[in-house]
Amino acid sequence: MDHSFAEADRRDAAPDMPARTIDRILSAAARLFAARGMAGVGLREITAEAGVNLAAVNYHFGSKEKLLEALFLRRAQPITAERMRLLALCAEGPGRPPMLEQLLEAFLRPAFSLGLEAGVDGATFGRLRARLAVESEELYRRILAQAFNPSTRAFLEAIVQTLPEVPRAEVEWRFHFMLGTMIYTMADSGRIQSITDGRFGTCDVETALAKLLRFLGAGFRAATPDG
Amino acid sequence: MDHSFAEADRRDAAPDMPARTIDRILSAAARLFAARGMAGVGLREITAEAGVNLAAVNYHFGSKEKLLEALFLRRAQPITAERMRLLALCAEGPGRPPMLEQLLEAFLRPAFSLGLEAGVDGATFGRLRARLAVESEELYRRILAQAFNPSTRAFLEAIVQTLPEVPRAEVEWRFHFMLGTMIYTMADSGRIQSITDGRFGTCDVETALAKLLRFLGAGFRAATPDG
DNA sequence: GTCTATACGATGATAGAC
DNA sequence: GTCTATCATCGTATAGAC
Repeated sequence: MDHSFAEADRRDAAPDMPARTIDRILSAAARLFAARGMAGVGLREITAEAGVNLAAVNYHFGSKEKLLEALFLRRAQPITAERMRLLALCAEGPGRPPMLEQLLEAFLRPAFSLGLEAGVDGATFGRLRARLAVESEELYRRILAQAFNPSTRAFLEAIVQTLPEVPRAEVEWRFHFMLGTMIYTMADSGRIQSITDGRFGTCDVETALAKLLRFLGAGFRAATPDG
Repeated sequence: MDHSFAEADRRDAAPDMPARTIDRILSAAARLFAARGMAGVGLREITAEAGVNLAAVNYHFGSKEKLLEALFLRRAQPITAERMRLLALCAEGPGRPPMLEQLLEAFLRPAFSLGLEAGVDGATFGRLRARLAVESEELYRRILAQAFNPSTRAFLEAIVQTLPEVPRAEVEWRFHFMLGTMIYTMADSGRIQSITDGRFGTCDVETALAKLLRFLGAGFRAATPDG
């Protein structure tokens, strides 16, 4: 039930072919899950693509859902680490963007740059995350919270402090709205192409980030009726 | 393949027990899908709850996914109809909110009031919609586009016209962001409770709408660098 | 400890009798 | 239209080989 993945990061000399069974499963699963969804791909296809036996998944991870959880935690960790690193670099100063925009960028950029464009199995991590975010099952929400809540709370506190004129409850709502725009944009649901007749995609991280920062900055600073 | 549901709205005298097989399936499926997700409920459970034969679903709808599509279109239509009705009522005038806020409310309110709080099977329509929105499979995106694009485009055009100082491309991005906040908030993913230690839920439609309007209004009006 | 082969119950889908 | 019977496939579990 409680397998240890502590040594799973060790790789062999061959760079293009992970030697360990666990890594090959994770890699194949990440590619297939993100491409066709959790329900759209079977365990047999994953193990075939990974070149391992069918039973290996349940042996190493316990279940298909546990495989998803391991996969998610593995990719979420670099995002939260980079977020905290960038958060520590935020500071007021002449010639720097306003503090709020620094915080928003520090929060958003790792999710986009590490979630959307890194390698073959990172290209669709955003979609996987989005799918988890709107899932009603308790398990998925637990995975998300466990992976992201610590860094998320740190940013919420920082934003509350930079917006003293906005009540804390209001900031929390707006933070929630920000998560929606972030996740929906990362999922790149194709709606924006559909609405704009294909003129836009969200593949360009820098463009999406710039648009997001302008939109969210204004939203967070919006005046409140009771001061 | 192309079954007609034109007469499906006709009900018999008994108000608490839909007579037609199709209606009974739709009603049972809506309740179960929304409660436990598309993957979490089987065809046998749906047909048992509806009191019909297992094969009836595939006979009347073609597949489990087609059943989902029919269910979704049936609930989406009142939303788009109400949106268009409210859109026609929007007008500049003394004592009225700014045009942008009128448009946003006309777009958002039907999705929340008809999607979140109507009856037993409407309570979780938002979650079902959110799940469709972030799905990568072409089928689901087709369902969503088909259900909502016409009214969505009408609102996009209206918003573009009320914001002459914002480039059209920027408005399209911001409209996309709005869809993200709306869908994420409707899905009520539990993240806001998780972040704020349970102080908030999104069950109160009027509160959520008020917060959304303030946030989105400011976001849409945000200044752009090139005028 | 890892890995393999194989079997089990349940699922969505389908064919054909009524 | 509605039924029963049946199918391939799914996730999972386990016995046993290295």
